[in-house]
Amino acid sequence: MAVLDRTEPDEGETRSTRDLILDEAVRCFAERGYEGTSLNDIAAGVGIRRPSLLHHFSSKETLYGELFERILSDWLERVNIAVALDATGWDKVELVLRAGFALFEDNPDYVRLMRREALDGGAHLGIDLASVLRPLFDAAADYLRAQMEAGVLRQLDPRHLLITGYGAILTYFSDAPFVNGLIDDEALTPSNIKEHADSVIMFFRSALTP
Amino acid sequence: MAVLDRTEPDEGETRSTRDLILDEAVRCFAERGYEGTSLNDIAAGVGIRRPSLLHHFSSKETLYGELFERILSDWLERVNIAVALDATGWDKVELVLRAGFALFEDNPDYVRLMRREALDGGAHLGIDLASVLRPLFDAAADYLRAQMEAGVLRQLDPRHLLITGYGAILTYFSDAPFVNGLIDDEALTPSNIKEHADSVIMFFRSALTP
DNA sequence: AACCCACTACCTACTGGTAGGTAGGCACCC
DNA sequence: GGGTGCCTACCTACCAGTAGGTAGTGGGTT
Repeated sequence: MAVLDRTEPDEGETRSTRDLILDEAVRCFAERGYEGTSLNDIAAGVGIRRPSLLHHFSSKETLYGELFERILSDWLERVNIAVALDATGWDKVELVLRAGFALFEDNPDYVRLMRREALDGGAHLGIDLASVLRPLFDAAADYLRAQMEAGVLRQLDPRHLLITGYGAILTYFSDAPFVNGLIDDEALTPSNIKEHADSVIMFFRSALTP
Repeated sequence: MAVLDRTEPDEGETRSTRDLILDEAVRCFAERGYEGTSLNDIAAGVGIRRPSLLHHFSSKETLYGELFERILSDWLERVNIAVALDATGWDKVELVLRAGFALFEDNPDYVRLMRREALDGGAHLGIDLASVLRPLFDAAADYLRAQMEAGVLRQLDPRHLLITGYGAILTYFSDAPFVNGLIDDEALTPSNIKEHADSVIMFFRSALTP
């Protein structure tokens, strides 16, 4: 909400056209990618014409950038909350994993968007995605390393482990259409998500607890 | 080579223009996606004009479809070789994992292409990607389940486990540009790939062996 | 001759973006 | 109260550029 207190006062009335545009843009970009989405698509989804959309965002790139900033701060905020929770050893790992699953479950579009950006190497983005996530990544690696050295977790390379975990969790959401075909069921129903989350967490626990 | 013996005799002389187009198309589609790649880009990469390209492939969609078929048969062929190898229990799992890493290392473009297709849910493809991979997926799940019931591997849901593995391995290659930024190094050098493969395999072994 | 292959020239559809205009709301001031 | 002026939010019409695709030409080989 108060994330984009940057340009306008942004009085918290009902959902503004600007926000509606951002919402629709997230859907479209997640569904068809940056190149696959035209400003006409987004405008039509909101119920306005393209020039009206460009009245709110000066260019396609601007819109995309702002949308991405909004997503990233949501993201970081929620992860930081999970990280700050008071727990140690495996419990903390599980908490963060579950927070990740909850975050992705609430915003599956975010995941696909993120994945597309990772695939493209941030071509459409001014900012470098990895550099934003880097502090989080390093902190997590440090935590794991410390716990491993203390004998609480099994000794594995923490950095590679994190990348593996990142891939394992994200993929289920980003490739949901594909997973649907593999399991002959809707991947993103709450019960299936829970089942997969439990499975992944069990898997990580088996691997990580000595 | 003899994979696309479908339309033309495809005499096995030097690399034909047709093959050069397919090669370049793989690079482009992997790099910038279907929508992000123009036929002009591909033609320019080969050193011809767009209409000349369209002389070999009647449409962009045809080109993409044929390219994908070629990749898929390569893929399936190599996986089947690995699957047919004589091994049991964890050894077989490790063999298949290593075969997967080798396959992806040889063709990083394939991975990104596959990932994009999974993201888009096969929108640009006539065929359904999941249905092609489904038999493989089911066979692998059956194998794992049998080994688990025999007590050779630890009891985990084989289907979720496979999806996790699929995500864990693919991601390192598909999101390589992003991974570069996280580890401050080139993700796809042979030594880094080997390091990651060893890490993933160690991780899986920790989780799967009782 | 016939065929193959690549070319130039062209088409239509659509892209992101701009120009210019209009309807309505709100503050100010005589 | 009723103008006046300025604002936001939207519109239609248009721009140049580029997309995928087609038609027709012409040089090499065989």
